[in-house]
Amino acid sequence: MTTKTEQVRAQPRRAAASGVRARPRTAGRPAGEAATPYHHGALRDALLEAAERVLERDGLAGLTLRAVAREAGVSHAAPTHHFKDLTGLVSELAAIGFTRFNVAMKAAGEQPGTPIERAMARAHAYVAYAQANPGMYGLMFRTERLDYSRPSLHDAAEASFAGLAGSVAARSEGQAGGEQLSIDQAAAIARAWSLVHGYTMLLLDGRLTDILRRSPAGTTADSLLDAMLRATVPKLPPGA
Amino acid sequence: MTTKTEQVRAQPRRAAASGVRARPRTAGRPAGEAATPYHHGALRDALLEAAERVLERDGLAGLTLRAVAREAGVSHAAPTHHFKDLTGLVSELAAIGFTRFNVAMKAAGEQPGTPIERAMARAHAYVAYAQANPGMYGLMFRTERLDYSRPSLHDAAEASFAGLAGSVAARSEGQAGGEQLSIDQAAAIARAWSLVHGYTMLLLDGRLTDILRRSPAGTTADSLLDAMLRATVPKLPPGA
DNA sequence: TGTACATCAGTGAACGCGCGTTCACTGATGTAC
DNA sequence: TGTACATCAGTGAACGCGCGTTCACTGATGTAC
Repeated sequence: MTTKTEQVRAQPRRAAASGVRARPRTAGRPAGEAATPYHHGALRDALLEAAERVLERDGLAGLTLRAVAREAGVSHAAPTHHFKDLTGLVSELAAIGFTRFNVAMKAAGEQPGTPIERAMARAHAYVAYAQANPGMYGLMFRTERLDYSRPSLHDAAEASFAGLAGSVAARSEGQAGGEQLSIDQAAAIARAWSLVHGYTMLLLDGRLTDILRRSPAGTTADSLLDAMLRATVPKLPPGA
Repeated sequence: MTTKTEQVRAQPRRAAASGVRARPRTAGRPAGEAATPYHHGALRDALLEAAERVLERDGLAGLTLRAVAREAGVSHAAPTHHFKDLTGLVSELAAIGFTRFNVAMKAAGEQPGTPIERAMARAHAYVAYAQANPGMYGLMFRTERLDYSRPSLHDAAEASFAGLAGSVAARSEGQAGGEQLSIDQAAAIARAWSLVHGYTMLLLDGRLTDILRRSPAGTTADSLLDAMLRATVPKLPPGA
C-alpha cells in the first residue's frame, strides 16, 4: 500500500515550483531536454505532491482545488478528473500522511532497547513527525474535511490507531488486535495518546512557547518532551 | 471584565432565532408588545451571541461576517461598524470563551477536598467545558484566526494559562506568578496540560469512540477520563 | 509496417455562489439653546 | 417646554474576488486490423 507513494516521492518533480507557472507543455525546447508532454503521465501523484506543498505553505484554508492545480501548473479543471472533489483529494492526501506516519512509528518501535526506551522513541518520533509536517498532521486530525469511507484513508488511519493501541496494550496482554479492552488498558491507551497528541497540538499552536521561555536556558521542545515523558513513562507500561 | 458578558447573557435575546428573519423593526405591532426599535441598542453583544450560535451550529468554517449578521437579523454591513473585520469579531468571541472558561476552572479549583481531588475536579471541568462548547474550544485553540494583540483576548487567554500553570506549579513552590520554572515544574505543567488538552481534542474529533466501544460496558468519556487521571494524578503534584 | 479510429487526459471559457468591503443614504437619538 | 441640529446606528445596493463545477473542445495515445 505504501509502494505507490514511495515511488512517487522517488520520482523527480515534474510540477512547477512554488509560484512559477509551467511554460506551455508543447513549447519548443532544446533537443535533449526532458519533455513536458501534453499528457502529464502522472498528474494524479503530481497533484498530491502539489497539494502537500500548498498545505504546508498556506495552511488548510489555502488548500483548494484551484490552488492545487495552480501549484501543479495545470488547468484548474484537471484535478476533478482524478479526484471527484476537494474532499476526495484531501482524503487521499491524508491517507498518504497516515501511511508515512505509520512507517515512521514502526521504525521507531523496532529500535533496540528496553520497552521503556522504545516507548520513548515512539513518542519522540510521533512529535517529530508532526513538527516536520505540521500541515499534514493538522489535516489528519481535522476530521470534518475528510471522507473516512474511502478505503485508502480508512485503512491507513486504522493502521495508525491499531499500532498505537497495540504498542501500549500489548505490553500487559498478548493480544494487540481489535477486541475488548480492560478499563486499565483503555485508560493506558488514552493516556499515552492524549499525552503525546496534546503536547503536539499545544506545540504546533504555539502554546508552549511561554513555558519554554520560562524554563532553564537551553530547554527545547524536544528536551521538554523528554522531561515530561521521563516523569510519566515509568508508570506507562502496566505490565513491564 | 466578565461583567459585560454576564450582563449580556442575562438579557433576553433580542436577535432573531436561528434561521428566522426578524421582521422589519418599525413594522406595526400590538400596543404593549416590546418594541424592536430601528436602533438595536445592544447590537454588539447581540452579534457576539449570534456568532456563538453560528459557531456551534455550523462550525468555524461557517463563521462569516455575513452569516453572523443574518443570524442576528441585521443587515450584513452592520457588523463592520462594531468589529472592524471578521478577525475582530472572532477574537472578541474567543475572549468571551476564555473568560467563561476561567470562571469554570476557578470554581472547580475552589471546591473542598484534597489537592488531588481538586486537581481531578479541574480536569473534569476542563473537559466538560470543551464538551459543552466544542466550537468555542476549537476557536480558542485555533490560533491562526485570532488577533492576540487585542487586549481583551490577550488578557483573558493569559489568565487561563496563568491559572493552569499556577495550579500545577504552585504545589511545589510558593510562587504561582510569571517567572522562571525549574525543568521539573515545566514538565509537570506541560504534562497536565498535554494530558487534558489531548484527551479533549481526541474526544471532540471522535478519535476515542473506538476505544470507548472496546472498553467495558458503561464506560463513558467522563469515566474513561477519570480512569486515565487516577492512573496519573498520584504523580501529578511534585510536592504533595 | 501502416492506417483508422476509439479512448484518454488536459484545456479554457463560462456559470453561479457567498464572501468582505465600500458608500451614500436614512431613521433615531440626544444635546444646545 | 420646544425647536434645531449634530451625531450615531443600521440599511441596501454595488463592487471585485476566488471558489467549485460544467462543458464542448482538442491534443496525444494506444489498439484493431
